[in-house]
Amino acid sequence: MPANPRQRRRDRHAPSPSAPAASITPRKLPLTVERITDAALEVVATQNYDALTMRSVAKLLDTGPASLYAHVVNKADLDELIIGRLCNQLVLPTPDAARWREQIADVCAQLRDQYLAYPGISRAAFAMVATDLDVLRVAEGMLAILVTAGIDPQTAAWAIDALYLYVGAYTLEISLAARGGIDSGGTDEIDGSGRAGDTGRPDADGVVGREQRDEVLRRFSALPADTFPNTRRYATELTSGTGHERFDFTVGLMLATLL
Amino acid sequence: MPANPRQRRRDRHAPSPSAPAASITPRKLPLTVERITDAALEVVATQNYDALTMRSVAKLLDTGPASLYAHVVNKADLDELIIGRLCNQLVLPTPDAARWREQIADVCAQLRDQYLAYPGISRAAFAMVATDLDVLRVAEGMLAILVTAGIDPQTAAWAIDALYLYVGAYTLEISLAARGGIDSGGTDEIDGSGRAGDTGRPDADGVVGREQRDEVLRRFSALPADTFPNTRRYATELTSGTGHERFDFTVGLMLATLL
DNA sequence: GGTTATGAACGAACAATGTTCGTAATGACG
DNA sequence: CGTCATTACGAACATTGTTCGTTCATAACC
Repeated sequence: MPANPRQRRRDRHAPSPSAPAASITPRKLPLTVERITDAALEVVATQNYDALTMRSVAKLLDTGPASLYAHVVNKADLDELIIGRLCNQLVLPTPDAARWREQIADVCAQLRDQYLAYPGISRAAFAMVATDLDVLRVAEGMLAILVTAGIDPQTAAWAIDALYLYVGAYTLEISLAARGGIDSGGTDEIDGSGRAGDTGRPDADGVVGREQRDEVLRRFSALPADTFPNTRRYATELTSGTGHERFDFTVGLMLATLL
Repeated sequence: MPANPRQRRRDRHAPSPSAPAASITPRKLPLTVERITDAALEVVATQNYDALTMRSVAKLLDTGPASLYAHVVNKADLDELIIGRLCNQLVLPTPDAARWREQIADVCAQLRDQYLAYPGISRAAFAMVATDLDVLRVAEGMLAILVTAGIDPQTAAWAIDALYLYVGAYTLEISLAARGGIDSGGTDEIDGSGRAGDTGRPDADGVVGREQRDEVLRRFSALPADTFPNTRRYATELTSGTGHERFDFTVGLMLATLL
């Protein structure tokens, strides 16, 4: 009996001291927060974050949008729930002062892969306050790794913030580039969407489609040489970064001088 | 006569070689892309990005939303226009190999301040592809600074990407924290929005309201000590970072090992 | 100068979104 | 068995982006 949804949301940010465990589970298939969260994640996973509407999750649960509001405060609350679920699945290593770099990098990579598995979901991560318990749990884990490594707490706190922001921004950019893509230049409206198998989402490595990269590279090379000399010359470098090289580079950059 | 809006948008990403200068200016006050962009920026500046709707800018121009579509492809196009205008106002220094760090940091700070002057506008920056000419211009400027400093082009390209992403994420977080804020805990719905002068936007230094920081700090200190030991202990460090200390820290982190 | 054609302005409307309201069903409890 | 609180749900409302058809002004042309 989830009581008031608002109360439930508050508890997710600052737990109420008296939290009795869930009682017996009912027999049928009643609407519950877990089922709603699962359905929402399924919508995002099979389509993308833009397709996550109250109606889409309601339809997946064979009901109407109004039924959700008995368990969920609003759409923002649903966003928090799915982000919390995502963060909850991250495995946090027990701090090892000797391997703190790879431990932090690993947590970041986990978060990145979770975000990429649900295209565009980082938008929800940006929109929510950082006091959700599940999000705080991973921050706690990273903080533990850094402070046991002997890093100044202030530095550690700011570094965690920076890393968290970067992971969100990186995955968001990849998801957006994978979907919308380029303006399909050339003549108007001739959208010869021929190639099958191009699902419009990043593959496992977060690589944006090869043809998209080539398209950007072509545009860079076509820029006027007087105002964009470096962009022209280093178009290859600017458009490179397949796989997660760019990601690893930046995380390494941030961890390089932390000690 | 702006021809086709779609053509105009394409030109902003890859200029058409034949671009005749604007002819005589009409006498009255015809709707034009500049006026629409100005109105859009005014809406965002006086309210926030959420208030930027086709109808709001149309109302500011004393017309209806349909009239805008003769000059603007769609809302995404309008987003591109305002981001382009913002980037266009940045002043790019002539590269000085001896002062490359402060030059890069300065450009980032300029971008940050522009974003913060228009709360939430970084959402639009994230949603657009990075081939807009005005955006490319600042990337070109930063690339020039880094390569003249003798930094490997590949490293420079990735660093610029990381910096750009971080600035957007940082400003977006600040704008969101300044607006929505916390769930106004305690009892339901008693929103005693008493304090006047709290406009709900970050002040000049991007400081999120002091009472908000205290609120977060209070929550951190109230966390269970067994599962959140570090968050509790270092709550002060986690919530610190007034002004732009956090921002300067992260940018410095990224620039530290670039050479 | 009169006619015509081209593009902009605009009102109305449509589809989709988040959300709320009133009501019916459903199950717990005395 | 009756009462009542909670959940489920259909219908509706307000707000978004966007399009359609029409009107209108201005420029081009003979």
